Amino acid sequence: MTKELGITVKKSSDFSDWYTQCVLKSGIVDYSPSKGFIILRPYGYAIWEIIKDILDNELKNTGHKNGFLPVLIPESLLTKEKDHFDGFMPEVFWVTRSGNSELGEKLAVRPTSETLAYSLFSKWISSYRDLPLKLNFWNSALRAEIKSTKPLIRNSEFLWQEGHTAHTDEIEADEEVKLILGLYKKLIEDYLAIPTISGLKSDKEKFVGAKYTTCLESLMADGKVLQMATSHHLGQNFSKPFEIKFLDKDTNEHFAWQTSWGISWRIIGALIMVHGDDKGLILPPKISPTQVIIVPIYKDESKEIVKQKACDLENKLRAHNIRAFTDDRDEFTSGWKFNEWEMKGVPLRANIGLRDMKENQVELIRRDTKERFYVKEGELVNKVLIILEKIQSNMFDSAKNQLQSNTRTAASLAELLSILDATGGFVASSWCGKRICEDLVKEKTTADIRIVPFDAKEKVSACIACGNQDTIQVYFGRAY
RNA sequence: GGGGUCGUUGUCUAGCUUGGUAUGAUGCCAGCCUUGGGCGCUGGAGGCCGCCGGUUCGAAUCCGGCCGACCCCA
Repeated sequence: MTKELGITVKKSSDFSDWYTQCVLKSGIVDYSPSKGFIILRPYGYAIWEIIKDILDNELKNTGHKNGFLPVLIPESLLTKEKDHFDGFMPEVFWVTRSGNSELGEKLAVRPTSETLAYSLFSKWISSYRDLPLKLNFWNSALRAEIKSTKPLIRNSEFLWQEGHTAHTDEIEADEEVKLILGLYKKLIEDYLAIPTISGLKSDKEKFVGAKYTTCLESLMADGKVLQMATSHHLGQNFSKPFEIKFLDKDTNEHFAWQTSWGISWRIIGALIMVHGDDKGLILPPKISPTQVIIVPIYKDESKEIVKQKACDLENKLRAHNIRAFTDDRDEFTSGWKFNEWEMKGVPLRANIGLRDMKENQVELIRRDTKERFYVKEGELVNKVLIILEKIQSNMFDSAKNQLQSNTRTAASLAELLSILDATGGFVASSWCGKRICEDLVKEKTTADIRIVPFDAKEKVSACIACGNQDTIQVYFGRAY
């Protein structure tokens, strides 16, 4: 009955359709009239705001300041760093007219703001006293996706933050890159409950224009891997063309050392893909807009008294900073509400009816394990706090198990291919460091080097492509 | 980059082959009934049939282009 309201396919049998139904039916996103663009609806935006607040605090606590940059970048600026421009060129949107008149210079809709930000950095920085300069921008970026779009994962416009810093020396920039990656890891693991692998991108996969790129990679439930966050060391690659120079204590002029880093709303997509089940989303308590949904169950004659009790419970929970809400809508039955809140992924539900009130108790139902139990009203707050903690750690643990049991090792191309075809996931292998070998693997298996883990072992075995013995350990995977 | 499927009311859908004023469900509104797993009954409102053009006396239906969504292969 009215099945279309809920998720109609199983996560395990039709992952792609399952994901689309989840994001649409839970009220996170909707499609927009133009191809590749999506709308973030209030429920999705609420999740984004929570993520944003957490990270924003961390960034401010580590000395970063927020600003805002325009969305249009003159062509002459965007083309100033050649590798950077060549890398982004195919997906840049251009503004060429205003009204009926042609613009004198084409304007790019920002695919990322390095060039614009750094043209300003050169104005703002003149002395070592101006450094480090650590800025962050909460905005959106546009990169044309013509084929195969996926809500939140691959779209022509996405919400993100981009950080840009300038430092006096290379080592300080190294530390900044590392600091930021650590903040991202904390956000994703401790709050989103998604385990990550941290490491470096290969030269082929690194940010265009960067000296090196560090990243976090995670495993989705269908065996594909997803890049969650990146933090780049830009060296002096941008400071030279943009002339970001400062006078140091030694009275000599030096080019600044720079970093840039970002995390986008795709992590909300990851959240759904990693944790959801056949009924819909499961949100970790720390980022769920609603942590406890209270459903009063009543008949006409008990309506007032039960609703009042539900309201009391809500206030008690809220007094302890628990995001609790009462669903007291008369137009839906309690059963209907159970299904809806489960689809939306609220981690804990509290049922309260006359039956419970007589026993002075509340029924609690965990979204992650489906367990139900009764708690005495006086213990409600404490129990809820404990259970929310348990849900948070249980979700991380089961995702971690998933990651570990889907991380395998391959010694040959044939083995790599058969693992990828059978199960997907991360496949550890040895690589000699040459681009042709990386390309060969891609050609034969469609997998890339997702990450060179920080704890990579050296010379594990022969290069999977050429057989050379001088190798490092890398993780291959098929990516979104 | 190559190939394919699809678009009908808020949502899901029948009708299309063989052209003649669009079917059902759900949701919505009103009233009754109650709510512990997507309650039930009665009545009502709701349609640029994705958009533009062509063929025709007449197009949701046939033809072309475009827009959008999805899937498969490199």
